[in-house]
Amino acid sequence: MTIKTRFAPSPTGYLHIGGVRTALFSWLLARRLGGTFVLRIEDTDRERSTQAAIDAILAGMDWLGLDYDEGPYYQTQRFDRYAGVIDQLLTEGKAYRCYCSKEELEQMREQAMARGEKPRYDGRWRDSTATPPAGIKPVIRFKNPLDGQVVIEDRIQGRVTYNNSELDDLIIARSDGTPTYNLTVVVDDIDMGITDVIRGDDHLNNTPRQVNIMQALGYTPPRFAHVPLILGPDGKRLSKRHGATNVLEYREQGYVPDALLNYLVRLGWAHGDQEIFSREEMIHGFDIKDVNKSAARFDVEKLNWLNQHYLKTLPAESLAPLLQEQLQALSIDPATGPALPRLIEVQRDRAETLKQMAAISAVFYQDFDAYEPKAADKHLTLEALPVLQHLQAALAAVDDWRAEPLHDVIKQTGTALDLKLGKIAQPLRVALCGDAVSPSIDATLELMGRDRTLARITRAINYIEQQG
RNA sequence: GUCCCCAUCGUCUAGAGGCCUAGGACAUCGCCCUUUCACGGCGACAACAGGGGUUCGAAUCCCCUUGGGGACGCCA
Repeated sequence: MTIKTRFAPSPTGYLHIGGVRTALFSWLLARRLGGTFVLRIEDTDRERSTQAAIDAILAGMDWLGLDYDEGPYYQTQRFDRYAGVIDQLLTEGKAYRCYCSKEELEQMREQAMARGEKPRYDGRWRDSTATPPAGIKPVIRFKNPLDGQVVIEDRIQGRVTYNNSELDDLIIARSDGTPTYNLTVVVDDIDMGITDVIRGDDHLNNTPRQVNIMQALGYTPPRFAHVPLILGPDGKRLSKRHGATNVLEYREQGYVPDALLNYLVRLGWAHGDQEIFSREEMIHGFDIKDVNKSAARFDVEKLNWLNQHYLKTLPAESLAPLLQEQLQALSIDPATGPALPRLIEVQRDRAETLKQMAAISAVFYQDFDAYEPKAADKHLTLEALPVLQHLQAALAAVDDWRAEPLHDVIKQTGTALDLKLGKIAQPLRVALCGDAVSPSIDATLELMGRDRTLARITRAINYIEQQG
């Protein structure tokens, strides 16, 4: 039997890091075994589902390259099917109508808590022959087995046992007739032939209920694998503050998909000492049963390290369009400065994200406002004046504006003025960039271009003369 | 509160009874390289939550405690 996995997000919020990881694991498993990966949008909660969230999920999957073989399916388009199943359950006496009001249920929960019990529905309408109260639209509940137990052989969590006595009769249809999650997943996983359900740990408690429904419907449950949740750096549940934000936010922050995926695959999973995984390596090395049982914390530092690794190793040409977006976000027109691939070659060692890379590259495209005070005080001094004047003339004479010949000019200037390289490079650097930090001086010159270089040296000379 | 799950350096993890004086990576801190900042190289710091068992032998198996997470919805 070929494997079939699915990712089934609910569009009530954005696709976040945790969702991406379960999607990744499902995708990996399907890809490794030559199976099928399905995307299903669980939008039965019409109140909270939004088109914006659906779009963000689709865009996120696309950005990360998590391609699906089937779908996206939408549960709202399958309401007839669910209604049929609910009818069937009703006629077979496996479900029943419950006329409790929300207040009544609330009271029930409070009382159970007060008794030190788990808040549960007490089944008062389960076998009731009482006349239904008029004017109340009932919900439909599933008749959960009263005794016995459900044993789940989870591929990650191992064997987990639940007593049916712990479970209550869950609602499978709301009073407006729409189906609820625990019913729709079951029907869909059956209809779509899902062999392996991979999802967040938070669903483990739903699993025995779903298994019972499946069995009531006459089907054998799929295999389950419940992936531990990702926690924030503080060990608390991932919140917006940490990383429960739209994954597309990572794109805006200058992360590349390879880095994010690589980071996520190593959260809760390892393959010996290997840290770097290409997609192919992930696909071949990954196995769901090797995933750890414990929750992992989200650590941006390691993500940053991986991101820089990919910035350093991915072809500059493929990074160029991404850097272009980042420059444009800074209102910079990439046409007004150095070619992107070359810029990337010199900057890739100095930035952890493309956003940072764009920020430190702005000087090559537009003028800086003012000199960084400390740098100017230290390097733009009377002592530096002759150096800049000499460079001004020497650089103006350079025909071949590339790092190598430019490097020679710097060296020759040092020899001519009998100064150490630092005395040449630092004033020049501040003159060009407004700051004492930049790539190596020859690369800086190259990227700056002749016109901009000469103009900025003039600006620095004027500055020194005014100060003096 | 009840049920379920989890527990190795600060963080991600290797470890499936002797290979462990517990390995790797990120972070941190040194040193080297160096025209700045980085990158890189070398090195250091740093963990089996606690207590009982089982065993010749336990990070590895069992129990308890503690700590953490999850679930308990006409959300998914």
